[in-house]
Amino acid sequence: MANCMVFHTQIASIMEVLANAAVAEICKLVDDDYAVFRLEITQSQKENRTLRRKLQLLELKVSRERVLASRPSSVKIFDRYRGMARGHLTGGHRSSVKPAGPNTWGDDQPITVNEGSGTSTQHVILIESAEAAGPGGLSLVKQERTEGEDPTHSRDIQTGAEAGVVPPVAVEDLATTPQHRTRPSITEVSGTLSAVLKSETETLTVTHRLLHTGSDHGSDPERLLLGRLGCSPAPDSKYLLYGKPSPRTVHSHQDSGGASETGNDLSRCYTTAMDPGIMSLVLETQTDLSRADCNQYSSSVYSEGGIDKKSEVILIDEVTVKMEGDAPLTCNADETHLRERYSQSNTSDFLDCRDRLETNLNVTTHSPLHAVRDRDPVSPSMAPYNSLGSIFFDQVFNSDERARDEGRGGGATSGNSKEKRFLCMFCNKGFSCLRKVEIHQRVHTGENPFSCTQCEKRFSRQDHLKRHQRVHTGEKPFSCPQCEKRFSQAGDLKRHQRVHTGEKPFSCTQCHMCFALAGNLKMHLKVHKGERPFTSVHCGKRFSERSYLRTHQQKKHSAV
DNA sequence: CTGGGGAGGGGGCCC
DNA sequence: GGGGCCCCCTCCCCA
Repeated sequence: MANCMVFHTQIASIMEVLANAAVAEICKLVDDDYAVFRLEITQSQKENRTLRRKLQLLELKVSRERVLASRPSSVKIFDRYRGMARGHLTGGHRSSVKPAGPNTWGDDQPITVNEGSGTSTQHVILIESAEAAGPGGLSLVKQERTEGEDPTHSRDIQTGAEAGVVPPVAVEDLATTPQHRTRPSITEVSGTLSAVLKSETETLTVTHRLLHTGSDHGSDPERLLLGRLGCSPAPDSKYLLYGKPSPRTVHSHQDSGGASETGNDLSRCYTTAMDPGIMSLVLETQTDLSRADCNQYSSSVYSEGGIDKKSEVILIDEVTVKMEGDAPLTCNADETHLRERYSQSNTSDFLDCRDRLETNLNVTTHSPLHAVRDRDPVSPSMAPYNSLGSIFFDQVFNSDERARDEGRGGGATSGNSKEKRFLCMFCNKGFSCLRKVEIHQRVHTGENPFSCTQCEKRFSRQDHLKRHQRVHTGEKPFSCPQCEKRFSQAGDLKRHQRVHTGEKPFSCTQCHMCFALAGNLKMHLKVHKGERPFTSVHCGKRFSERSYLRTHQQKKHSAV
């Protein structure tokens, strides 16, 4: 009996152990399966999100293509340019616009809009050309805010978050979150037209197409003409405005779905800031718009606070940031690139540009720097881009530039007969006519349509080519009456004649030495400054000029 | 270092 | 509107 009891106890123990083992195993299996299951669920959710996102994008693309097909001369919008300096704007308003060009999107350059005191209005427009961006390369971002609005609501126009796509196109205080940017983002600029285009106290300007670019390469006939709705273009304007000249105001919407929910999705514009390698997504959807309306609304909207100003026409094809109020700009973004690009001869120009942007208040500012960034400064292949230069009409002149021009005796700004109403969108410089702006903008675009048949050198201007060809022909039409020396350029002769006159207009402020040539004074100043950037690799001796170093090295060589 | 020339970029003006 | 020219400026190079 006792044995029986012991036996039963042992059996019970064994059973218990076995049961525990079985439970543990079952639990383990369940846990494993649960983990796997949970992983699968997570992956499925991710896939669902991805697919949903793709579906949305495809829908948008289809809609956009439908619109494009319905308007033969569709507005090509560019958002290739970022705003100046990533929001290095001071004063009441700060704005910077990120370029969304196919190759110009940086991974850390979002559309950013900043408004310091938030006094009145702010508009950020990104426009991208389908031609430049390729198929699907349309985008438009318009942001506008009126006083008192909550930036987090009125200005957050991104829909990417909802779609699980990306962080928002930055609308932020750059002073506090200067680096908050990047990530691909989809920004819906407008929901329905009715919702988007509301009448307000502000006027707005809508991009319109420029009919002709005049570029030699002619690869980009699309230009956008921004005209402020509600105001007719200047009577002598050479540009025609499409669309209805009715005052409107474009509002950005936070929820992209709102438009479709209303069933009145007349205009949906998306733009994306893409990480490198991510498929460009720049979608613009516009349906049920007449052609005029397409031109009107698909274009970016440019608004400004005053209705009663003159020169209501603004012509852009890139990005326009209209600054109102005191908003000095600093185009520090990609400054390095520009310096590199213009290091040969345009550095001063770049600096001028920068100065202008920094000091030019109450003037339409543009953001071309980024567009320049990714282009080859010398490659002729940049032609497709070249003609994208844009011209801004405005009555606002840059005071610095004007002073400079007046100092040079330039008459373009003197008097009222030749107002510089055509502003270069790259540097804001004003010109009296369109042609001059087009030529000038080659400075920024690098377009060199005139090539020498003998040496393949290229020039931005025909007269420069002609002048250059004297190198090959040996023509020196300018002869010195004193010494019969001949020169190919009149300026060279004039400069040479100082040899005879003894004129030395360039004097050193530190030692009162005088020089006939500015370059000589410049070199001389290095002596005072002790600048010796050129170092001999052989002996470590330093020189202020490269030529000195070269001479030194040649002497070393010959000595050896 | 200095003097000077070659060549190019850019703006303005005239025709 | 385009061509051409003048002018200024700058960089580079060489003697």
